[in-house]
Amino acid sequence: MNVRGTVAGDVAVKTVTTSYGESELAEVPVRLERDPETGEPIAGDDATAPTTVTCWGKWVESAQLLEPGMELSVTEAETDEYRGEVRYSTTSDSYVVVEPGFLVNVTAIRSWVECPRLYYLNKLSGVPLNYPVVKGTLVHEVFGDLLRGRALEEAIEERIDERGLELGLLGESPDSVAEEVRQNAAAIEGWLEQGRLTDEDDWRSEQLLISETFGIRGRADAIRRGAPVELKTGKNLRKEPRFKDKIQAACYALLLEENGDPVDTGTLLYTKNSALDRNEETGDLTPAKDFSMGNGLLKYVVRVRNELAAMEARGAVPTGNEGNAKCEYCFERDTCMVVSGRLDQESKAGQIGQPLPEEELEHFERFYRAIEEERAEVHREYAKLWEQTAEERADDDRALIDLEFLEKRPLEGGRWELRARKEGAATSKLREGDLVLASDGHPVRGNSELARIEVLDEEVVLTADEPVEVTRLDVYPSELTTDRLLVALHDALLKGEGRRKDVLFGRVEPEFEDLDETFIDNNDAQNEAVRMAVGARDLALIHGPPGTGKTYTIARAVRAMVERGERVLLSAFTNRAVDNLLEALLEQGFSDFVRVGTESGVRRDIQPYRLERSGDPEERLEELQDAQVVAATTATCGSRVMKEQVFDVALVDEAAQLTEPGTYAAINLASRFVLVGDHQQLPPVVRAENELSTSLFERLVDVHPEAGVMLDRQYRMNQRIQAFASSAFYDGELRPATPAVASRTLDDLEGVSRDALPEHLRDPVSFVDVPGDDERYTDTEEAKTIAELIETYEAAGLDPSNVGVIAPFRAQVSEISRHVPNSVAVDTVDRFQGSSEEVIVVSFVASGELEGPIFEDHRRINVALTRPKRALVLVGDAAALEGDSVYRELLEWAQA
DNA sequence: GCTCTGCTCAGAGGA
Repeated sequence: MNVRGTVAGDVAVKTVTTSYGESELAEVPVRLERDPETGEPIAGDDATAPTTVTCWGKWVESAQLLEPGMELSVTEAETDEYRGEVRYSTTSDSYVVVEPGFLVNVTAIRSWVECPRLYYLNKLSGVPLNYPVVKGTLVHEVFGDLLRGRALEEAIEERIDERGLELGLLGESPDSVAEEVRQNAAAIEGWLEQGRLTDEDDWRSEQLLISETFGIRGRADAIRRGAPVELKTGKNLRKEPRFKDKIQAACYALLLEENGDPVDTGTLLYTKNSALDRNEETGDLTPAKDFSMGNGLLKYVVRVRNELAAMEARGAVPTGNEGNAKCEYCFERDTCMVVSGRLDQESKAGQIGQPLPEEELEHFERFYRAIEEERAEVHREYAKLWEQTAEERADDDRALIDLEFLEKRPLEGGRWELRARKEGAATSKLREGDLVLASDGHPVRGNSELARIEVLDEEVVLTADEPVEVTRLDVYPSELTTDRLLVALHDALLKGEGRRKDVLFGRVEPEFEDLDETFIDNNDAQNEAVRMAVGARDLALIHGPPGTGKTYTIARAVRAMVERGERVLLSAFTNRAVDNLLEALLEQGFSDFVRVGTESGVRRDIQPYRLERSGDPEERLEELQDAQVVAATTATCGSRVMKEQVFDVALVDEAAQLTEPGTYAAINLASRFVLVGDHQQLPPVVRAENELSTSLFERLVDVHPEAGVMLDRQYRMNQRIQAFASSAFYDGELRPATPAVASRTLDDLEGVSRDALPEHLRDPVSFVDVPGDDERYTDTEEAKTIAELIETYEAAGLDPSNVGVIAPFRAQVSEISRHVPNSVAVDTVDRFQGSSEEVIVVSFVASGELEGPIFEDHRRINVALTRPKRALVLVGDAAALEGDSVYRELLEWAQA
């Protein structure tokens, strides 16, 4: 039976004498969530009384890592009664897992075994672009292709082509790379031939494995007869596989064992060994080293994993003394010493250099913790894969379930196309281009593959390395962005240049070059913004409230910078914002830019400017290197390719939506930077509530108000509409740019007559009182009223495509969508940010007592209220809204 | 307790 619970007190370690001799044991007080025998939740007094779990033998090591509050799981436990009390203890088949909900990567365990500090350094500073790594990746890809039955030369050619950009940056030619890959592949092929003779088909490549029992996840290179095969392109001239390689294979064995039969062997394939390791007697090529995996090794792996998980749970930093690696042999020794020195950390290798100033150290630690909290949230997403039922996942929009599997079709190159049919109404967070877990029923327990969504319609089309009869798709939680945030933070504070940091921490005032030039004629604030952006030696902050032409202003600034011969990085958090900037540049007749990003992320009209990753290395390199303007999301700025690029200036739009480390990812690449945003609109999207919720933009506006300028004239809203937002959010400083803007009404639109509208809708701002229904996240009455409103507007001559409807909840969005014509854009506030419509209808979904904020915080209301140009209609239950002071003011304004 | 976008994924190797 499996025992699982929360550690409720201190662990006691004892030595006892048993019939087998002296033994160590650890007694752990554990508060169980469920009865281990029945699986029923424990209720009442029993829930608070801790049970003792005894860990015998080597598991004492893992038990000693535990602290109150940590999670513990023991498999194959047995019950024993001790002085009338029911207790549990480990058996010879047990595994003890510390913090099982924390899914540790196989490669993390591998580097932890080598040296715990190496694990930490990898996490902090990432792995830069280098040739051995790219070559290793290529050989692995070709290996996978061979297993999937592809011809060698074809595989080599295509895989190298795919990495054109990276190879270009590394200055490698396709021919020489192909030759090296070919040499490695020869070893693989030779070995495969032997394997095929005895065992034709029992192979599979690249499987993503997740273990809910052991809290481990990873991707195995290949599986042969149920056992892991791990490919290594590095050198190993010794007879035995390297220890860390064995550990890696053993991790996959554990993962495979969870859903299948016990695994007792592993194979390591050292492809560089072929020529060197020829067996003199038989003449065989022997790149493969098989080794047996006993229980002891597998348990060791879990103990190592426990060390890592416990260290992360405590928020501690490894010193390197935990292991027994020799620093003299370590590749990362210098990095290790520098990081230790800069962060004033204890480390086995020692320290070099001066520590960061106290305030920077403190800043680093706070953000490090915040990012790790964010990572923990990603891990929680993983746990939901098995903790929630399929139905709960679907209700949470995290899965599409009950798909009807249609077909699997082999594609050229050994990959597969999978098709399934979904019910039309089913919704989820999944979008085309996303990576998902495609399974035949359960993403962890069933047959499951990492797949990409090619088409998401009534019929779903996926591509994957291996076929699976897909009936369910789950969101795949990725740590990629968290990883990149950490590296960006590290780069900003540890590698950051002195003056940059002085400015960031408010120790030095930003400087500006005095420019006389007029860039924009009839808008002083915009002109000043461009002047500051162009003349900034350190930074400039442009505050752009709704409709004030910030995109236009940025585009103008970019052109001015380009004229001065500067190389410019354009960035923003979302793909949409990046493409909007480029659109503005195109409108101003400038098209000499390159867009870096994924095919599914970049908007159709910007695709011609998108940098292909594949192709001739020199050509790809030139395209990127020669581009004076490069545009990418901040996440992409943290990619290996972008990190090789250097810019004079980074311009970041929608900066108020970015976390501080997220902003660093972009500005780390440039010597000066301009942030553009509005901290009165949406804040960063983060899972955990912590420092990440405040943007660098907002912080710097406070620290350096003199480096900022606010665009104060808006080109969007009728005066009546903007009045509330201006006074509530912009100190009354937001004004219509022209009298024409101030007085714009629906009458200006062709064929529309306000006189045809009922009295109460003729004003640019109106309120429609709907006593709502009592549903929490939907309101059918409001939805019906909104549908009627749209008909009324239509009758007055307005095309429904000029109406946008904003609702606070997704449930209400779909409710309203069912009632109104397709041409009406219905969405949440978040998705409306950055766009506008002639008429905006806001659905409040409030009735009875207001329970908590509807549009979460004031910034969401601001966004909702500032989308319309000519008319704003608020729809809600007046009696309910009046219960909240902000909404009461809003009603007074709307009904004035 | 709601709102939400990123990203090839994870792993690739250097003596």
